[in-house]
Amino acid sequence: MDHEQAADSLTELGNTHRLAVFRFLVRAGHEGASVGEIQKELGIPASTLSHHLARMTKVRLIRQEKHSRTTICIPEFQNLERLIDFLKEECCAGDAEGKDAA
Amino acid sequence: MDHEQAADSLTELGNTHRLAVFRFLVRAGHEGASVGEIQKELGIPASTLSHHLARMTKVRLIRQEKHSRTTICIPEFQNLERLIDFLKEECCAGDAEGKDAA
DNA sequence: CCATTAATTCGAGACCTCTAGAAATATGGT
DNA sequence: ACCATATTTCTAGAGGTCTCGAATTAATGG
Repeated sequence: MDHEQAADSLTELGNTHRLAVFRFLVRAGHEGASVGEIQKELGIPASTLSHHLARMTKVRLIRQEKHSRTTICIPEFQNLERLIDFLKEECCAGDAEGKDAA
Repeated sequence: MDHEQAADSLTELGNTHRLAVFRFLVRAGHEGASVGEIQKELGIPASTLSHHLARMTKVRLIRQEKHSRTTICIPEFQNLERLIDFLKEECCAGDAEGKDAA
């Protein structure tokens, strides 16, 4: 994961609603959850929710699969792991020297 | 780290300039770097940089120590680790069941 | 067909962010 | 006191985000 991609993903997770949606989807696991289920759980108006889901899909934090009328949202676990690795590898480089200083 | 704090930190890291600043500071380690050094390295206008640094300080991604004329910026490694732990613990909960499905 | 359900797109208002030059502040040196 | 250095605060414009009701699209069932 490069700098730009990481920044984009971080931006999307940096919104309370989207973070809540993402956490709910992660709890839902690889089966994901439908837009309606997310809405029922989190109480976000449909159009607002759709907007947030579209943004998260664009940066591949989630993917959306359409099954007839319902849209299933599934977290892209690999990309979350890549993001975490980016934060660990790129951002914790200088921490080794002083880990005992806490 | 709670939901709100995590979202706030993620928002701040989700800006290219701020992410670049943060990565530079992490590379600088526990000694940190002065505002001037960051500016020289990244070529961001002083007022813009000051704005970004203030935001990062507010959410405690970094802290600022003033030594006479120069302001030293130091990453808050612990809070970065808390953020990474949040992402791992709160967001990867559902991933265990399907790690072999990739 | 028509109604219902599921979700997206449109449109508009309110608010926030980003940017950066100019002015201000603070400190140290001479 | 004066000047250079280091950084922040002020200000304003441009553009982006968030929100959500209304309208729209799409699919299913009767």
